[in-house]
Amino acid sequence: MVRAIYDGIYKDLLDRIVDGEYAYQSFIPSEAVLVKHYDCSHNTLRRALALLTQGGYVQPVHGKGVRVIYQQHDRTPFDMGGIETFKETAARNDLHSVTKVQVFENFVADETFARTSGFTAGDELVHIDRVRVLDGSALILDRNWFLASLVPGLTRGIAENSIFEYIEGTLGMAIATSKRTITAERVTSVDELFLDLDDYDFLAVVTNRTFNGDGLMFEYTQSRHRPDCFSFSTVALRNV
Amino acid sequence: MVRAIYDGIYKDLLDRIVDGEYAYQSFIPSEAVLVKHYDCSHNTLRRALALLTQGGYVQPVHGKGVRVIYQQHDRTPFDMGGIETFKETAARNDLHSVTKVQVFENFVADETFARTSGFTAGDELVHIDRVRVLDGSALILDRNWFLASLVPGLTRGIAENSIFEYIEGTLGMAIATSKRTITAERVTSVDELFLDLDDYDFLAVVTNRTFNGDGLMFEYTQSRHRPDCFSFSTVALRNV
DNA sequence: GCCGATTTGTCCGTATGTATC
DNA sequence: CGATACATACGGACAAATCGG
Repeated sequence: MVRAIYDGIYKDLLDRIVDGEYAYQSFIPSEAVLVKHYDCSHNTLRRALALLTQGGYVQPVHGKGVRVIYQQHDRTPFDMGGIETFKETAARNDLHSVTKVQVFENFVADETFARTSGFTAGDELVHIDRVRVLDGSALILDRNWFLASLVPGLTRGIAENSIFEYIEGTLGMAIATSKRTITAERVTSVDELFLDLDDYDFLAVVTNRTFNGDGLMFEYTQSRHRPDCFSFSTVALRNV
Repeated sequence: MVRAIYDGIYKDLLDRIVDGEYAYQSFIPSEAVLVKHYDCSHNTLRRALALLTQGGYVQPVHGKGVRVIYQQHDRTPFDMGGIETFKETAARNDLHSVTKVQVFENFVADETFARTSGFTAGDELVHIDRVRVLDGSALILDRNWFLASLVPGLTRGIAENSIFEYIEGTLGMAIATSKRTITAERVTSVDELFLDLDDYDFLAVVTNRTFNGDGLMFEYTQSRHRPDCFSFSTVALRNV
């Protein structure tokens, strides 16, 4: 993938912040200096800064400079903030992961399911229930419904590996926007059947509607997590 | 507050989307048309579109157009996504709200608290525990720690009303960035003491570090919610 | 398969406004 | 008041993806 200039500058500045070269509460060099350093235009640099701001790494202060607000402390181990595959999360935490496919079936959306999922009644879907086992414990139950027409050729074998790798890699479909809702819910009989709950009688639930690069919703997911292995991080900005 | 041009265009387009004038899955008019309509520059319009994209309202498709991906269905009642005060949330849901201040005391951060909160050991803080009562039920326990030097003149009376109105209105301090982590936790003895838990033995917890317009962290908060009155919505974009 | 029209994506240079010091 | 630094806006240019003829 070809990188845009602003993206390269963003990544370079981000590295310097995470590495501590630009320390927490300090100001990064001014726009004028950075424009000269990266030999780019004012607007391009500002675009890189906008990405840092949106990610909660810096806070521009009018008339003063751009202050670093990233703390080392921000790197939580089980972060679920961005769009990341289960395999990526497991790898980042150095965990041995296994995926067990428990349900793999065709499904047609009825009125009720359409209302909760955002699909249209009559849509032909593929329903997959998978259990994520980390270091021997069944911690996460992922319940996916994919729009069959947009994810053709799905098999149990792919589901055991990584569906998102298949979608992005093999199918070449871009994953663009993901709308998420987090709730806390009591365990159901399905949860009890599939997960190692220990003493927990409740779960953290991430409900997810994902759109591809064409703006078509191709996935509805419920990801049900044992609370001790769950945290979800995000950044909110006032006035956007 | 003076509105920027891109902000006005953003709000106008947003209204049309939410009102259904631009329907789900349809394409909004092209950039060229909108530039003519709003009589603004290419870049200014693109900035408005960027806001809509970040909010999960539209999905630009290269070479085709900008597709609406907002569904009426997206407006969840108890949404905690943006930066919104408790009073605003209550008003939006037409609920009668009362705030009870249970703890109001000075507090100096020690090493342990500094590590979890992001403050510095030795910082002088004001610690406030408040219970949020909605339509007669104590549903939320807010545990705030404010940096005393940045929030002077705080009183119990202000805490019973709205601290954020005091901060933004009276003190004139801008609230800019809020870093949040959501978890699900078992209830503690403090929760049992203050909240109407019904049968619930767990809570949805939002941990919050808030920075002002100068990039200084002035608040650390734990907001503990009864699960039946909690949902947190957010939008994630691939590649940002 | 190619070409041209349309549409979004990226980048540049410049000008002006506004907050801070 | 002037210098510095961020914020907004404009106009132009070219690249890249899509679609229809």
